[in-house]
Amino acid sequence: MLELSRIREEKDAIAEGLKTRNLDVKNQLEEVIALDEKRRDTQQQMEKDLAELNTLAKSIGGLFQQGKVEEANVLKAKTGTLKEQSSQLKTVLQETEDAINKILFTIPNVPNPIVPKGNSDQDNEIIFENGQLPQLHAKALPHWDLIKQYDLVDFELGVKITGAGFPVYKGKGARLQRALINFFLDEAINAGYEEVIPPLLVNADSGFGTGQLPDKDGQMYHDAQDNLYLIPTAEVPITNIYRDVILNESQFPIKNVGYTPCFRREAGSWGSDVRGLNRLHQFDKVEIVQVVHPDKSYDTLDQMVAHVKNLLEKLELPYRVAKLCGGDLGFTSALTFDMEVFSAAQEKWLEVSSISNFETFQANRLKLRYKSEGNKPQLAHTLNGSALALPRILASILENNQTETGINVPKVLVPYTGFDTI
RNA sequence: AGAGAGGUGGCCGAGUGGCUUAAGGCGCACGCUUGGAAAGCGUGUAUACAGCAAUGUAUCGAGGGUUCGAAUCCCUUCCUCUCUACCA
Repeated sequence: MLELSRIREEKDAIAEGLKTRNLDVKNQLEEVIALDEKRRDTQQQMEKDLAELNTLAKSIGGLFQQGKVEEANVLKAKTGTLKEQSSQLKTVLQETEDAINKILFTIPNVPNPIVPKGNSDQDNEIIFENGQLPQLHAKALPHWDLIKQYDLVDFELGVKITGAGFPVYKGKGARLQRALINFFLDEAINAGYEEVIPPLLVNADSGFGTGQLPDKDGQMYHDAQDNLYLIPTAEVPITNIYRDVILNESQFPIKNVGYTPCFRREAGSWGSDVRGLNRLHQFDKVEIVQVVHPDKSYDTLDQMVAHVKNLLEKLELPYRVAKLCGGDLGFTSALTFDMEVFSAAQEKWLEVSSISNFETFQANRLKLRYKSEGNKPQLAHTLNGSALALPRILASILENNQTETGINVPKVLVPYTGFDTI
């Protein structure tokens, strides 16, 4: 959520910036500013009444203690209208604040100036591409055939137990999956991230804090009985560790890594590109999260991109880095880099990581601030990225490393799997 | 899940309707003192919103209510602890 003070000060710049998302928010911003003026007027009037009431109450207290009941009753009579007036103003104030928030909830983050204009992922800017695309042998198969042939993942079994999109990993498939999780965690820990194992269900406050609510309500599994949401990403519980927190500047940078399963309803997004492991309702992901000083957040973003690049290099996967255009940028993000691996048999680039700087957009909702010597608390910057999402990595490893006799396990994973071929 | 006890500042802890502007202590910061330190003494020590400022308003888990006045009384709700039940 954008800060009200920022809207007051840089209305035109914000409106200009959001054009990159193909949005025209000029009218909404004007409305917010008008409502904000009303809010301040109302607050001033209300507080004047309350101050007067407080003074009267003290006088009445004093008079009662001196036994001057008559005089006290005279003052008492004066409180009635003030009370009524102030409570009416309180209602108006509340309604005005609600109206402001209702608009603010619909306005996404302002893109960084380097974000390209564009409508869809077609317009994302490829800023880096490594290595050669692998040449597969003539009988090479897509991963959904490979996992059947080698009995690595069973979708039908998942359908029986749960439903579509909930696969069962088996044997070497399960071990490769676990190897990847441990590899990713170890790499992050070596890079200075502290590991956390967060809850997989979160309350509505947490959903609001990171911005999944209210706009992505339908994308999360919801337990109505206890009003809890299954996490769509570890970003939600990990970032919410810092909700309502005032950090000391010396605590920066905060670096957390967590492995969790992720749950997504993916309502309305089922189509031809969702075969096999490409899109699931439940999948595993290792997530890195940082909370940093505002001056450092773009350096941090670069570091996080470098970290994920390094993972892909070590796994010997062909990949590229895309800078998301305004039309593809997530609601809460100011700048996002997507990492895509090439899945050779599908001949497709698959998104395996999305690394974003949210600047103060999440911190404002989270009330996540830091304090520096002699200054008032300021909003911190939050960032996160997948490092990495598992199923598509698995898919591309299987496809890219297949030979006519089997599938080679990337060298860095062998100590984790205990086998080098499938 | 049932019964009981609780939730007060960074922490501990007093406070059952009005000199509470939340006592007292600990911690922390600064100053005095000292050869240096400790002790001692003094001063300070939350957040948000409004205001140029002085200052005002709100916040004692959260939300309502009673009252001229609520940390204190009432209702709702969340959480913690103890015991019982259940359970990995």
